[in-house]
Amino acid sequence: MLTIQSLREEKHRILAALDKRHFDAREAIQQVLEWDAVRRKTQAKLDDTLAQSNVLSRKIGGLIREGKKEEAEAVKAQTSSLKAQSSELKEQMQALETQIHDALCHIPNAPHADVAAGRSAEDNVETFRSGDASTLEHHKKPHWDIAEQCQLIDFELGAKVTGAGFPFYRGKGAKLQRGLIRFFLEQADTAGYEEFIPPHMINPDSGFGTGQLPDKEGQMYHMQDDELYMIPTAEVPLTNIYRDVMVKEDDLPIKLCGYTPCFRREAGSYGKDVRGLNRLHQFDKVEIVQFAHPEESYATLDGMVEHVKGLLEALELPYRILRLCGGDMGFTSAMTYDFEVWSAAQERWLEVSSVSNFETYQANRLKCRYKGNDGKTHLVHTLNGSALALPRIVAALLENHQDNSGIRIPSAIVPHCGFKRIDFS
RNA sequence: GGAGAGGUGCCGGAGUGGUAACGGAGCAGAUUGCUAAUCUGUCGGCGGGCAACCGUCGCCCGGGUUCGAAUCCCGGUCUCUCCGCCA
Repeated sequence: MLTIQSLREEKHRILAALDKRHFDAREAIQQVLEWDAVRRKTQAKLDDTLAQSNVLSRKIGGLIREGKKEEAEAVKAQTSSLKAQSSELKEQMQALETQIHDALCHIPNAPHADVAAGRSAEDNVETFRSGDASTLEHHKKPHWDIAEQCQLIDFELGAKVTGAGFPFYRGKGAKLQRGLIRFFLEQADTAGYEEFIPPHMINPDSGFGTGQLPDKEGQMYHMQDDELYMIPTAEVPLTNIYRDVMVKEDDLPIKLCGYTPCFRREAGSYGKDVRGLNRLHQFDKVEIVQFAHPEESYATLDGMVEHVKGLLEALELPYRILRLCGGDMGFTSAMTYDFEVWSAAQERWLEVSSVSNFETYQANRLKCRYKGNDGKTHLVHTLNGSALALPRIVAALLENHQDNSGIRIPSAIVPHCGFKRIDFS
């Protein structure tokens, strides 16, 4: 969430930035600032009351030690009004803090100055394109047909055992999956990201830390008996490693990566969006995460974009990069680049990666800070990106790299999956 | 799942109702002068102040009792030991 301090100091910049999302926060921010002013006055009163009562308590302690019981009782009588006053002030403080917190949780992050205003995906800005997406070869089969024909992925078996959106990968389909994960992890390793295997379930504090709670509660699978959520992305456990941590300024940037399955309920999706591998309830992804110095975080974001570009080049897929407009960005992001690969058979772009800088929005929730050279503590900037999400990559590989007799595996992947082709049987 | 013990600062570790001993590490400053020693300081949140600084809260978390809670009470959580179950 946004910091109160930033609302106090640069309200107008933030309001203008939020306008790019078509989010009018004027009323909410004004309200928060008013509550904050009351809160500060209330605290001054409360502190003063507690100070008085501390003085009296010490006096009582001293008198009792000296054996002056009657005098001590007399002082005790003086404390009752202070006690009533302080408990009332405490209640007011708590109520104000809750109100402020709830209000802040409902204000999205302020987009960076370079983010375009816009309402939907149509206003996104294409910043890069590679490969030929214009040559449409209509003989090409969609990936779901190939997956079935070559026995790579069994959607029906998954539906039987679990439900729609939980496919089985089998044979070369499973090996391709494993090979891609390996390739992505090794590329991340080479780029200096430390590998983690995180838990696949998280508690509510972690869900709040990265912003899935309370806004996106309905998108996560929830174990009610144990109050745990299945992770929708490795971003959640990886970023929460540094929840409530004071890092050393010299240790920045901190670079983490990890492979996990991701679980998403995807409530409300339907039709061609969910055909084949386009949208699943469980899918595999390698995630990269960085904790960066505020002055470096946009250079860091560029570096992460370059990293993902390298992966897509190695996969020899046509792709483009979009800088999302205000209206299409996630709630917590200040700037997001989406990567999309071209699906030759479906003749449309498929999102395979989203790389974002959250600036201090997550760090404020996480309380992840460092002590600067100025001796003060500052929030770090957090960033993350998919590098990469598997299903749509597999879809694009099957559709783009097919010839008359089968699928050619890009040479970068061959050593990791162990075969060069998948032949049509 | 059952029983017991425990959680104090960066680390070790005292503290059974009077407002966090002591020892060590790192860092900073001062001082001595040289394989270093000594002294002082050292954390976080919130609020006030130009600032030095002041107030308040923080002894796993959340409540409660009390003039006053690390200490007593209730709930939770995590760790350890034993038993049970188990890949």
